[in-house]
Amino acid sequence: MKIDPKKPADLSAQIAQAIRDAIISGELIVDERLPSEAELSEQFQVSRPTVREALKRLAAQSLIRTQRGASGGAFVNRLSFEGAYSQQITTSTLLLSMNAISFDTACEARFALERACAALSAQRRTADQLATMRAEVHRQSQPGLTDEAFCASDVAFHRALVDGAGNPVLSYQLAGAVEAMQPLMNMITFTARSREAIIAFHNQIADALEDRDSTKVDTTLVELESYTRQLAQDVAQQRRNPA
Amino acid sequence: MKIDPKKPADLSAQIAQAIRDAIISGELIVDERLPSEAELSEQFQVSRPTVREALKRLAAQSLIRTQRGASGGAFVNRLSFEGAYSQQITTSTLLLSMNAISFDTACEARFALERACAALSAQRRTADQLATMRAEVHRQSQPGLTDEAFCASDVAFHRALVDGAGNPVLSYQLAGAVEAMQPLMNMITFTARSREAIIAFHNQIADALEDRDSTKVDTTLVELESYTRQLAQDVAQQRRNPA
DNA sequence: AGACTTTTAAATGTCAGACAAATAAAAATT
DNA sequence: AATTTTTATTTGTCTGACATTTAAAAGTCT
Repeated sequence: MKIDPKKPADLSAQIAQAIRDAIISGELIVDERLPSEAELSEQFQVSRPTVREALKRLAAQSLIRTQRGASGGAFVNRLSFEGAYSQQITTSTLLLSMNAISFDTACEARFALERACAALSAQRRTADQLATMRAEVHRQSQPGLTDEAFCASDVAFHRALVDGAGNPVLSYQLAGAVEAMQPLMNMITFTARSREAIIAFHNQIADALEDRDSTKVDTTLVELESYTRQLAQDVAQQRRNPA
Repeated sequence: MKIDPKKPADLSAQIAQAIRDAIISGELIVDERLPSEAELSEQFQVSRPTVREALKRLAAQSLIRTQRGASGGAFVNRLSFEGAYSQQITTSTLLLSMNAISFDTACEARFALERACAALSAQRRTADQLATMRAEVHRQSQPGLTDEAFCASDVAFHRALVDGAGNPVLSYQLAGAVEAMQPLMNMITFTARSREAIIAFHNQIADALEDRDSTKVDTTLVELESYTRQLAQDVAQQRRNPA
């Protein structure tokens, strides 16, 4: 773990990279305690604030966590799927909000990924996951639900569908796509009729999953996708021409 | 943009979140210059090192970039797909290396995503993308290629396939899955016969894409997946019992 | 002796002030 | 008018200090 003393700028970035490399290479293992800030500053021959900036960079990537007090310090994080989820979601949200990805593009990607999961989910979904989906559909049909709550339940439904594939990598990948779309989805005002239609699709999907009928799940998802895109288009049209 | 002065700990994290929210909400737009560190420290009523730690957190997520000198400062970054790629790859690599994801799980996820793209790619692939794929196949068939170079070409081939879908969100999602697997793939020693088999699959895929035959692409990808998993299993077996 | 309380030391979190280095704009010079 | 020099601004880094948290060690009481 060395840094180049010739480049006086970006010392904290160099130190962060050195520690990052040590973690990736396995030199520092999970839950291992890093040297204290004072020791690190001596080791790298820099001041403590510089070391701290480097550690903050790593903490932002949730590569390390810090703990105060005696026997505290910086510890190598086990990068959990949960931790990776939130990063993935933040990045995806930013990409969608800053790079002006069209709703259609995001929607297409989301359903393409979801259909990929659905085939596996039809084979492997547990009774528990199916029950979760049924429960979410039931919640969606309750009157007096706000649009936000409806959207949140929608996300939970699709998440259960994806989790049914039993592949954490897929779940992780899709979490970004699905949740990043939620702010955009929240802009849609769900009429009673559109809610009814979506619930019908959800019921069809749940039924097909219960029968382990992957073809039926796939076709229903295709229909749901085109319906969702139609809803978004209507919203866009109303914006342009609010009659 | 406010922070809660009641919680004295994690001030830098709070400030980072406040600025992050301002960026996500659009309050700070791309390429806009943030107030100087001195101004921020006054605005948030904290010291400059604390502000700096917050800014380093954001820089680690490439949400901002900093520039020294007069009229320098911190600027809101346009989060490009390129920037997001590398983050996605780093995270995926860490997940695979630290969380002991099995090769099978990663492989399944990768091909599930890739098949999702392939359907779109069959419709939309450009002549250019097809040519790239053909060129990579040609490279793969050249003798004297190292295993690493063969793997790299394999990645390039599949990347062209995914890019053919014309959906940057999908390309971004898959970049992580495909590239994070490369270290694992590099552990496989490709015999002349296995290379031949893989090249045959690639040729079939390219042919099917040329004919815009999505069904054929799909079935070939399924075959390639099972072949890849078989190769990995053989490697694992040889490890256990190096006869 | 054992359980509880107090002290202490170590570590991070924060602050203040200072200087170095880079950089662009303004001023001076040719 | 073009070039060079100066200057002001801003980030990068350093030094030293104090506050806060926390676990372990020391002490105290039953």
